[in-house]
Amino acid sequence: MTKETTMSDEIISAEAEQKQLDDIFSQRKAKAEELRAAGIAPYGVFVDNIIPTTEARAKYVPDVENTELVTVAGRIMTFRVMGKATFLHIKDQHGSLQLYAQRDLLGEEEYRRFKRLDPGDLIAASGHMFVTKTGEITLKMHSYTMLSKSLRPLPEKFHGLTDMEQRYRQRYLDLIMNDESRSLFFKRIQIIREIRNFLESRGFMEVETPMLQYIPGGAAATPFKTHYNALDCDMYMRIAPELYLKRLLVGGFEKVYELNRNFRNEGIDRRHNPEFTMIEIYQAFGNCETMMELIESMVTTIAQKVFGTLQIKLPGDKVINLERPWRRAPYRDLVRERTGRQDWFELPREEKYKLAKELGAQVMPDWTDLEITHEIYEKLIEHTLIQPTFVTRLPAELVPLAKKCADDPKSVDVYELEINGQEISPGYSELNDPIDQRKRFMEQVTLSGKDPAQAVDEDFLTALEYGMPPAGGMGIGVDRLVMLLTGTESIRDVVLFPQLKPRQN
RNA sequence: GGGCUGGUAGCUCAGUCGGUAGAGCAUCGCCCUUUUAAGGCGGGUGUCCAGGGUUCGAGUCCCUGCCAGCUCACCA
Repeated sequence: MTKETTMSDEIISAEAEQKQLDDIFSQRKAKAEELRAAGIAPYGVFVDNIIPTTEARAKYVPDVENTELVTVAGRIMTFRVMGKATFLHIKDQHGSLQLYAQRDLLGEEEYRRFKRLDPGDLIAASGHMFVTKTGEITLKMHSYTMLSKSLRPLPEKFHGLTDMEQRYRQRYLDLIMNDESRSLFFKRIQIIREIRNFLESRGFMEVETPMLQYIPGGAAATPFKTHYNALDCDMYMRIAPELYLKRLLVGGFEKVYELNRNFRNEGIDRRHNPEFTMIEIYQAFGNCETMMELIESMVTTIAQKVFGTLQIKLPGDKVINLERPWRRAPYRDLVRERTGRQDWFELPREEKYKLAKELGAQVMPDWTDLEITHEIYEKLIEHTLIQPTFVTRLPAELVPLAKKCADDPKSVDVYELEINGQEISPGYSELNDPIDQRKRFMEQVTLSGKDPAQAVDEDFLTALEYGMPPAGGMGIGVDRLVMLLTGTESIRDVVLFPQLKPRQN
């Protein structure tokens, strides 16, 4: 408090005094000062031997007098003063527990102070366990310790916090008030842990590669641009780790993955957050087939360990069955099936255009064969692939960085894993021909009109020229995998702090 | 970027035909020693998202903007 008080301030404050006293924030600050005045620290006291509320509850032994001293700590969620006794619930990370305070146990002065606590305050309490008339296991308090005075009122106890914007902007409030939200994030954490456990058990090594890159490669997305002062040059947040992970394959690392953030300077919506968690996995001497086996095994293992089932219930009574083996369907077969024409790929462009329109695809007159076909795939087929499906053997033009199928140069040896009508993961037999790779980079440069020095990662090409082993590679959008496994409809609900526009005051 | 919906007390919400803003929870005072959305009595609480306009008068009607949610488009 460095602000000087002037005469006019005092006159104003005299008027504002009553209002100030009524203000919850001011009232609680005053309560914190009361505690200080009584020699009690309102913040930051260490308490030993705290156990989770769940363990405390388990300590209760029926039909005997429970004498063991138990200490718990948490945030006061409800507070019911009934004269000389008070019931309250506290919540910790593990759950909540009812506490019971009596004047006769705490002592008159201490109990009077206790009644001045508020919902939102953090306390530790020691006592023994008992069960109330209504059958709730409760801690009868012998003593308590103030841990943190809350100066702001919590959201309403019954309805909680429902305003989506506030839940995202003040996630801590969402986590305090909404158990479903909290357990969803615990699920996310478990899923990520099981991904790591699984890959560890398969002999993969987790690596970290640059997030700040001079040439943002490995995907065709708009990057975030930044500036490195020490070197006075522009840099970019990575859009993918792919090109660095492949350098590691050249370097002799055979099974590597990176599970971390990518940044893409694109729109925000229900499925997109500008920073998102991606896993990329590469296995030397593997191929697309290796990757299909890997992801199938990985996702089913995770589902089993985290959810204990392979049947995922989604909103709208949909059930995804993850039991193996998952369906494999060549792209061309799906198109032939949907169009009802075995000779679809032999038809002239005009015929395709006409048929596509009849089927309800919004195709443009100037589109190529490939564009028409792919529109049918994306708009008429993809969303129908509810159960896990590997779509294989895509047209080569669609996937420039994959190997061609040995038996068909028009197709590439890749999969796209579709679950619930959405692409969950692409996997490739990775291109390791440095001459071909250079050619494809140059084609991209021509298409985008960028400066080759800014768009072609020469160092990566140099690495390939030393020889990269043939490899299988795959990526998974981790946020979307979590959404799928938890039946969540918005990426913002599985990201702790989703990006929102800054509030302007 | 387009369309739709919303923004009122700390939170959840109501607000009629345009007449100067309400409830519950929270909070403050009093009562209450097994309550649990505790209960009873009493009190205080507002930048009605922002800025314009219409009007004697706007939370309400009109315009513009901001923020959010949904949706469409875009997006390797």
